[in-house]
Amino acid sequence: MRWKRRAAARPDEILDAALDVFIETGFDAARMDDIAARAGISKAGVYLYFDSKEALLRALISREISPIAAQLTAIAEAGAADPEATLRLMATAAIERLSDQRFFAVPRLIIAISGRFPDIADFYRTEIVETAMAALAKLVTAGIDKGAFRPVDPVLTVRAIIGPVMFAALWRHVLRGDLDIPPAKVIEGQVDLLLNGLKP
Amino acid sequence: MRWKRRAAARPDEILDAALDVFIETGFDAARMDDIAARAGISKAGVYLYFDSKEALLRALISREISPIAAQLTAIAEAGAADPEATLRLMATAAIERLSDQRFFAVPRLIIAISGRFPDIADFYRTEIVETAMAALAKLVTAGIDKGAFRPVDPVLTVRAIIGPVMFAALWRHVLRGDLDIPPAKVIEGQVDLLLNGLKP
Amino acid sequence: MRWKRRAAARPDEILDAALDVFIETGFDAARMDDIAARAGISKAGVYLYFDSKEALLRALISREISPIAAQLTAIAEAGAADPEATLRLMATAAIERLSDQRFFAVPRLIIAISGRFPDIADFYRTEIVETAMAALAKLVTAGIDKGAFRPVDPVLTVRAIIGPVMFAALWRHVLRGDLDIPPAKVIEGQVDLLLNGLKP
Amino acid sequence: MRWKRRAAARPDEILDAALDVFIETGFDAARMDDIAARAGISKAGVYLYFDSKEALLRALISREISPIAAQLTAIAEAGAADPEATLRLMATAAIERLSDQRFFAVPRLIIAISGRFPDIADFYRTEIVETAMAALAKLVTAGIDKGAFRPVDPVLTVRAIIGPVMFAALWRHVLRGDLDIPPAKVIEGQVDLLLNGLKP
DNA sequence: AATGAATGAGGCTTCATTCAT
DNA sequence: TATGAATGAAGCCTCATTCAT
Repeated sequence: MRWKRRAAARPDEILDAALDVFIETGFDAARMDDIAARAGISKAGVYLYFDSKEALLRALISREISPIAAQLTAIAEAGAADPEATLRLMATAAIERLSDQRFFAVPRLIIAISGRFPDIADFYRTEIVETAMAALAKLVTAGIDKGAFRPVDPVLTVRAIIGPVMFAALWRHVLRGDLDIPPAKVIEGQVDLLLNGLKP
Repeated sequence: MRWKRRAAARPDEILDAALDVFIETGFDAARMDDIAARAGISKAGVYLYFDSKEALLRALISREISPIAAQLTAIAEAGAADPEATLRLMATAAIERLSDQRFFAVPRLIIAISGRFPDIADFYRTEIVETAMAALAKLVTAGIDKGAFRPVDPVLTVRAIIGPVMFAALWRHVLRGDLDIPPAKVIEGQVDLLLNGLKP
Repeated sequence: MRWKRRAAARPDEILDAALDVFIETGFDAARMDDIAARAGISKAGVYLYFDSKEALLRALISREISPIAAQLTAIAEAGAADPEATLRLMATAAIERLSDQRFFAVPRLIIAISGRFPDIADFYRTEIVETAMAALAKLVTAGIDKGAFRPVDPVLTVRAIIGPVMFAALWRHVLRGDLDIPPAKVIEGQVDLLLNGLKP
Repeated sequence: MRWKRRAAARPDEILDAALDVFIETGFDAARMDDIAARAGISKAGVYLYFDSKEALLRALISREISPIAAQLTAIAEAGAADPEATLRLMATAAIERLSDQRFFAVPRLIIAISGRFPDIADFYRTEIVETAMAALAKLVTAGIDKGAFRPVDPVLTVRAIIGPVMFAALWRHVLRGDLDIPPAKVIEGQVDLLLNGLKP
């Protein structure tokens, strides 16, 4: 019966392996051979669980994405009472998470393949990005209503939050820039700017 | 002797073609056949000017990059007298430019292939990103010295500027999001937030 | 103990399934998966009864063939007294039978694979075709002896009988030709021609 | 310039090779490797001229077929004056031709693959078989009109002619039967039976 | 007897690159 | 300079067959 359990775990093991290989080489240059080897099974074995390399990509993105949207909305709603603190909390969480290569892999894949698989990009936008943005926008609106924030445009404000977070991840994982600034300091500085602005 | 002129223009025509094809399919999925066809020459013809597909990629990135760094530094220096106006000007220019797919192609390529060609990513970071950031940081520092800005961390401030600009490009070209917000308004809102912050 | 009986029937069920699949796709393109599925068992189950796909082919041909030779000889011998009627009877039976796709499948398989399995072709020729031809030839000879037929070459006469029968099957199953001529009429016309010839 | 001529001949060389390999192994078991090797080029070279193995099959059948239909009709029309002699002539030609394995290959391929490529079978029926049958039927009708033949059913008569010819080819190439009867005698006997019938 | 899981071997097809002209 | 022709080296995927339970 041991293999029963193994078999049940296989798809996830394969997706883990695929994630690793995709991170290293990107989708196109990834070889099914390597994914199989990394998963510890034969190449044909992969096809027992996934129809094609593209199917693997789609399944992977789905899996990585699915828990996120709900979490984001939950946090945003839970924190409506104290928008400022919640904003700081979410930015912290996002930067921490995205500093993990495996977490940043999906957005990066999306960027790389959106030209050829526009529907995947659409899926990601709908399921994750728009959800996240809506949650944040609600938070900003709550802050405005409470008088904690100026009456700014919530959508643009959300971009002002997400943008630097995204940049931090790109800087680290894509541009391999020095990491001399500790994350905590990055967040502190970024939030301070967001709240107080540049002007004296 | 018209062909002389044509011949001299060939490398650029080829790079133009390569850029188009890379935009559509990404580097790995791009076929030399397609690039040659788009350039209006034979596939073998491409190899008269470029040694390999990778060489094409490197040459393309070099070409697209070369004028930018100088421009950025020049603008930043020229505008040191009025940091706020210059910041607004640069953000406007960046968003406008990046709304052109052909301009955004290079950063996008970098993101996609940095895993396999780390030296290209390093090159891009050194030549463009760090240069741009340095120019902007100088501007911020000038503003602080002048008393126009609070004594913030210049590096983080630069990230707060670049991040939203980058996000705008990703949103448009990768995520194919709606473009209901006109660029001018995006810039205005973003700069306002940056200068005045969220707080009332 | 119903399963005991089922188990005993398994090989036949598998061969039935194989026959169906071979009819649809031919031997080479047939997949063991499909055969197993059609037989209602697992793929591995097929291998409990047959060593290989080729073994399946051989067993199938054997099974389909075995009763035929004896029948043919029996009919031919029983009808020696009235050669003309017996000829008509046999032609009728042959055309009827071959109008069933499952019956024609074996000759068709033989045609398709004789190049790669010459021994199967030889087996089929020896066991079926030559037997049938011998039986028919005997009938013709009997007719000649009786004065019912002209002193023709029996072997060629047999070909003149089998040929059109074979063609009728090819026309229907391979060429998918219109079936506007009812079988009875085909037989009647064919036998009339055979007996009376073209000349007035 | 030598290669110019070579290149022009390539498709035909490849089709020749494919015909050989198809004869030996059938369509499914044929390997593109073998076809390429037989044609004296690389496997990739085959794909310069044909899109796929299936395309090769279709092109081959087209090529082999195209001259035949016209020839048949021409002969039939030219011989309308003397139907009996023309019938004998055509039977002779057909049996001779089909005794060549390369000529019989196409009908044999059709038989083997008609299940999976019904449109090819339809094409063959329309272009070749129905054309041939129409030509022969016209001849028979002419004979009847002239009083040379009895008023038989022309279509069935055509089957009585084609059937034995087909059988002769099957006997030789598929069943690998002895060839003790010389073709000339086969034809003579077959035609005699057709004209004069079995009855005394 | 029966099967879900696994795989080795191999086939088709693609494509960056080279060569002969 | 320019290219049509050609190919070696892969990569994806399939499938007959075996194994562990």
